[in-house]
Amino acid sequence: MPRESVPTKTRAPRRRSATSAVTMADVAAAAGVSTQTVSRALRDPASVSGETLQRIEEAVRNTHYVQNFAASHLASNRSMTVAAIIPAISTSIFAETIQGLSDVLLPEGYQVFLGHTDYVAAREEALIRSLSGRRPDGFFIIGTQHTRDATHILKRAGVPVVESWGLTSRPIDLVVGFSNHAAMKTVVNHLADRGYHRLTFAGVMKPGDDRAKERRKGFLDAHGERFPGVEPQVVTVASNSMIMATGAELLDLVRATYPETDAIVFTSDVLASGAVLRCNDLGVRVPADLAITGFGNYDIAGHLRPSLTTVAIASRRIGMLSAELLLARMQNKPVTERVIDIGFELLVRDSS
Amino acid sequence: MPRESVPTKTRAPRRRSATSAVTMADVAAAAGVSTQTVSRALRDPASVSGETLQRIEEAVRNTHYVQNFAASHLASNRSMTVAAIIPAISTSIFAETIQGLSDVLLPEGYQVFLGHTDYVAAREEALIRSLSGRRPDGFFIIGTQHTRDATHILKRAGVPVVESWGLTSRPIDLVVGFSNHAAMKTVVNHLADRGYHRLTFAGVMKPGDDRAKERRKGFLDAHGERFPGVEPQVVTVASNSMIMATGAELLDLVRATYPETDAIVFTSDVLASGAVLRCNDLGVRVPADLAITGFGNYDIAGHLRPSLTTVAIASRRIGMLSAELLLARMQNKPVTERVIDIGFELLVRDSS
DNA sequence: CTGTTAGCGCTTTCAC
DNA sequence: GTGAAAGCGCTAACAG
Repeated sequence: MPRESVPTKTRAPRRRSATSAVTMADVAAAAGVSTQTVSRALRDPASVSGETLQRIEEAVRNTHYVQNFAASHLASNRSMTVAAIIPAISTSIFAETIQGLSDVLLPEGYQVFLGHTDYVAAREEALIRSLSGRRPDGFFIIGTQHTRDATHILKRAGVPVVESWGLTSRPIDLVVGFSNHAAMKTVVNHLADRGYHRLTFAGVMKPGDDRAKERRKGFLDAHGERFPGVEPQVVTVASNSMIMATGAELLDLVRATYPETDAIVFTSDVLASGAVLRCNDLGVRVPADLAITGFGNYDIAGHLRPSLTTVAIASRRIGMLSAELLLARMQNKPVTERVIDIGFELLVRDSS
Repeated sequence: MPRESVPTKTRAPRRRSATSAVTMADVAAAAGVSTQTVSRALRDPASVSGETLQRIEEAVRNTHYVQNFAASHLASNRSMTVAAIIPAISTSIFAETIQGLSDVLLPEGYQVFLGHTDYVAAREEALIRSLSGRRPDGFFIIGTQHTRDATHILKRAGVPVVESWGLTSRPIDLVVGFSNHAAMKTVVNHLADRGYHRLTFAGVMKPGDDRAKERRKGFLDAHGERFPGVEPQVVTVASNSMIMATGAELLDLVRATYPETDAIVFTSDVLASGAVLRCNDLGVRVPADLAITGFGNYDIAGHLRPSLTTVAIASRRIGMLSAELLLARMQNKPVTERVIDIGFELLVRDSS
């Protein structure tokens, strides 16, 4: 038959192994309108007549339609996502920041990609690289120091970027943070004012933890100012976890290395709390024999006995402010302040 | 001119306000191959000849190409994402679970969408609904109780779903958890064995916190068994935060309401720690005057004095195991156990 | 091992 | 207020 001679090119249109899911076309068919109208009804209900809207809403319900954001993203070039990159999720003070960020972004329809770097710069770069592929509409990062490539990727992404939890002279875009350096100087000055004069800095120093480095530098600088000529004492460990047991270990280490120490400046309340509790066990009187300070004003700080002198950081607020900055940018609203210094507060309690 | 009479249909092909970003076609052109080959080189380098691969890699570098996952997702029907839904991010024990989940998923190329519900069922449903639009390849959820609609959406999504932190007789798909009910019974039995006989259950009970409810039920059931005829004592608050101050408040409340109490069973170590520290302030001897137990084995539990009797939960392991189950499913590997009971461990310490 | 073609599901553009 | 057509950037399907 002549039909047989039809060129092989004319074959049945391919069907991809589709989701078998309901698409906007199904809704459109059910409502008796075009997909375009469905799209409009979903994004801006007011742009569609009341009756049409109702039919569409009913069709959505009946078909159990769930919009496919990947297609939406591809067509509109807006992903409605924000990528958040933090050193560790289980560090509760960072978790608070993410909660703040999420609290502001979710109601606005933005979803959050979360990744953690374990304080490893190369992992941060890898994460930024792969998250870039998601084409987020904004980036939120804890930290202000990144590899060259990571910085380039962020700049090339063409979307707002918030760096946080620190300050930097060369921001990529936006910054919400405070000076870790100044915070530590404030601690040292407080201790010096109280008459302590053999200070030891103690903490966990991961290679990629720029905040810890800034704090150490703040300690050293303030120490040089207040105790000129006195060799500053620093005791750090690199591989230990941020847990109370590490604080207890560091206490022992400090007492063994620098027995003349009369005040220990810890980089975190977690460590300081572990140290205070160990002092209680050992019969070391805090602050009479030894003053102890922390950082972060964790929940425990005020409840410990003696209560812990520390530096309060508005960690949740960092997340919320960052989200607001990102939102403003993503919605093309004016952003006046590109760098927000949220500051810190020294809380003098009984441990010093 | 005749040209003017060309039908208006013949107009220049539309260009959309494209990303102005580098696409795979640019890389293909630079490498002198088709986009298909670039795609293959990216997803399975071994499927491309060595020389071609090198040229492509160079082209990627030169062009600063970043793959667009939204397009990839749309074309391949795989998003390479997992949606994680938790009650609160800043609850450190849940953060550990997410860290475990993320630790396993990120190296496999999956990215994590994180959302939190604040223990509100309606918010969970809304979150599940909107995250469904992202077409994640899997869902991870803390909790086993959801609204009808939420359950339907999850079932219709056609991807693996892990419910966690509890056990349920009607799982949606996969479960990684433990019996909160049994854990609490174990605590009560321990206290009863030690001779305590006026037990009070104390905690924060958010309406949407099914784990807390299960724990209360476990307390009541065990109490009924061990102290038949004795009215069980329960003191809860609904709107307070999970912070130590709430534990201190609850201690005061229990002592005012049920002064005869000789043991308090808290739903969380955070509360129990706040209570222990307040007891120390008040001169209430723990456990001589009053036994106190917690839940979760937070870092502080072993460092408190007296150290805290509690129930240890392998929270990070919940995340890791869940991720492994999801991965197996997403990669079409066999999954033998659909329900994993990771159990719990009663840690008897000095507070009881 | 590599290329061609069609299509994923949506939104933009343009027309009415 | 609504619709038709085209295209977002990629990969599955097929052919060679």
